[in-house]
Amino acid sequence: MIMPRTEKQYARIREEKRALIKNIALELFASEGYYYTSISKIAKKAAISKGLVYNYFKSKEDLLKEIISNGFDAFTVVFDPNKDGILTDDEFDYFINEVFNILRSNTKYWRLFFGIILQSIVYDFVEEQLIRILSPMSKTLNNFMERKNADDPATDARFFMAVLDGVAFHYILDPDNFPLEKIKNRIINFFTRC
Amino acid sequence: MIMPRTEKQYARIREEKRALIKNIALELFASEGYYYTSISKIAKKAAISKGLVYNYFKSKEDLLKEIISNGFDAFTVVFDPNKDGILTDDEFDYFINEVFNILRSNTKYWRLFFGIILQSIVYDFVEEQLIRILSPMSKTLNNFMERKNADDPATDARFFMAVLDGVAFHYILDPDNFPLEKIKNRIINFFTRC
Amino acid sequence: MIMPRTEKQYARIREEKRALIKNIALELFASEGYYYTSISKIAKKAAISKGLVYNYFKSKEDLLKEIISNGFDAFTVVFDPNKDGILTDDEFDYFINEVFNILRSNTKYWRLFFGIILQSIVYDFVEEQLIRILSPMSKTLNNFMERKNADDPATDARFFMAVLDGVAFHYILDPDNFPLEKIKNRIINFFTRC
Amino acid sequence: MIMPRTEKQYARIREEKRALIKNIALELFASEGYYYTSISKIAKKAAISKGLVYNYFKSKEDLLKEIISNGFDAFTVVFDPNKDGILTDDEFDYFINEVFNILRSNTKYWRLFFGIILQSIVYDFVEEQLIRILSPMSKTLNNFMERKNADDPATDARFFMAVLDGVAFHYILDPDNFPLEKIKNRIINFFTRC
DNA sequence: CATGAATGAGATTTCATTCAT
DNA sequence: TATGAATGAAATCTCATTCAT
Repeated sequence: MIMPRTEKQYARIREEKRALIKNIALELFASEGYYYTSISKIAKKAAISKGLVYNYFKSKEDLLKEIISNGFDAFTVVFDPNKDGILTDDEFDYFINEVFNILRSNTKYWRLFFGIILQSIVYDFVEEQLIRILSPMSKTLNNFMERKNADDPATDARFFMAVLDGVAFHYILDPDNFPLEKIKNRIINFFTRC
Repeated sequence: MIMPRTEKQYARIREEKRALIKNIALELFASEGYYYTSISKIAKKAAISKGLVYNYFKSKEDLLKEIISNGFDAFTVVFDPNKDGILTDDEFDYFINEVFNILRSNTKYWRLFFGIILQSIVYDFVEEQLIRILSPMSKTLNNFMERKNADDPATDARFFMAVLDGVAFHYILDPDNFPLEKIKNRIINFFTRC
Repeated sequence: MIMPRTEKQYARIREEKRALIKNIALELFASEGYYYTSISKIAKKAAISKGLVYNYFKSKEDLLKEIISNGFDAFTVVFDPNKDGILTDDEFDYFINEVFNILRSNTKYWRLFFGIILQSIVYDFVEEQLIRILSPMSKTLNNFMERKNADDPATDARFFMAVLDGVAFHYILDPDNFPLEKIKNRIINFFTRC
Repeated sequence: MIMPRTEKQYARIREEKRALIKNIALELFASEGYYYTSISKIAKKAAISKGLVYNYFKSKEDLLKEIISNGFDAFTVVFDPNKDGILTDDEFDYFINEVFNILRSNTKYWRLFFGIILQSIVYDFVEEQLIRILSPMSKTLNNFMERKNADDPATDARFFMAVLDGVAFHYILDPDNFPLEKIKNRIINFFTRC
């Protein structure tokens, strides 16, 4: 008895191929740089034809966009995980720890990621992503600082984000020597004291 | 009988043209990205021929390297200005203030500078520069933290650099809204307390 | 549903295009010189795009190398055809006759071939080929001369090769007036006389 | 008392500069190839400016032509030195010896020389030179063979030239291993025996 | 859905030659 | 006569993308 599953199966195959291409592209973009990674190289490593890549992604830039978008998402899931807009001390700790776990998991990728979002050539697209991510994050952080009775919660929130980025930046540039644990503690102490 | 230009005249022409090319290249590298800025584009904007660029710089990469190297130098000048390896509290204040003065003086430039050094293909070269600049800076900062009786001066020094970069980064991305003065105070208080 | 070409079809296309490009390149290299023949010119004459040439040959130099290598091969086929390392008198005669048959069959080609291999920049590569071709040939010729009881077989072998090349060279430069048969006889008499 | 020699002195200086440039160009053309030797490189090695080269030679090609023309002359001086149209046995010996002395004196140059004259792009120019050199040489050689009571002097003359070129060719391709003396003897024996 | 030959636009780079000084 | 900055044309090569099959 043959079940009419072909439709669904095709869809699954499609999704798997897309994921395959994205993973390989990510790896190559990260290790060799976006510009120096040709579609040819991606196709060869994925053991498919060049043409097929275009069957799944409109263009090379399109492929990049999807990868970056996925990258941003990695952070949203670990910030205020229950999405109630309120950051507990535990959630604050969890977020900081997870941020660095994420960075550690693929340093090269995040280095690329940071580099790309600063190139204003892709800025129009990146800007949407930044606003999408940062504006709720900012609101929640303000609220967190208020609850800490900070004199100037808005400045503290802003300062926190800057510190986090700076530390993240230094960490991905030199992951082996960076005293990550000690610095994580300093951040947590500084921003959650009283 | 018409005499050729003197050596001095030639030297001046060379220096001026080099500067012109570097300035325009920086602007374009920063706004459009290194790879997407062609030598053609640089030449056109500088109103010279493509070929002339190669009279002054061995290659496109060479041009980039010199630009980056110059950028790094700007900071060394204001750090421990008497170069005695000892950072007084005043010098520490001065450094922090000057860093942001430098950044404010040409926000666009520094946005581009950061963007460029993050493009990973450049990384090998950037690493050399980082070591060149950061290792004496780091030593002096360690010494500064020790004199502050810090529990863990090395970590504090590192943390300081990360914080400074993060704040600088956020500042140049949004100089108009960033509460710079307040945050400068937070940094100074945090690292010079006791 | 349209199927992609089979592997065999692709292989045939590749082989035909490669041959086309090689033939046209040879003609141009020979008549205008290697350096003065641009890939553009080759592509135009072959009625294909510049880019396609690079689909088939890694570089201009690569194209040249393959052409030269093929030329050398033509001679190995007729030398000691059974490849037993022993040259009988008949095989010796056969070789000399075939060399000139090959040359006569496409005088223009061989004139060009000689022209190319003498261009000095090509020399390093030609040297490899010469060693590849000449060293077994030389061994077999030495052996041949020894069996002729020559006083100095190595020198005779070398002399023979030089004479053959000189005659071949003069022949292809002026095939219509060159007294080929008479000179072939002189060579055979000189080198196979007891 | 100042003598009015300036005119003549200038002429001498001019001639010396021309010779300097030609010698350096020859050296570079021979060692690096005509195409890969830039006017810049020649000027630098001659310690003069690029512009000055054009003061002495109309173009790079012009410089080459003069060098090549000088090359042809090298052979005419050693062939039938008294220019009486009659080649004695001693003159025949002398010619063969001198040819190889000349070749040995600058192997690279002669390799270049052979390579260049075979490129049809310079052929028009070279052809004149060849006719100028070869046609009296050929006549004199025929006469020489006749006096040797050769059965077919014309063929012998032609064969001789071919052999000489073949040996010269092999010699310049591998000057270090080529058994030149032995082969010179073989040529002399073969062509001057009774 | 899959292939890879083919295109074409553009990138970097080199260099003979000119020209103001 | 002498300089070297400047030009401009052309060369090699790369690659995202298309398309016939």
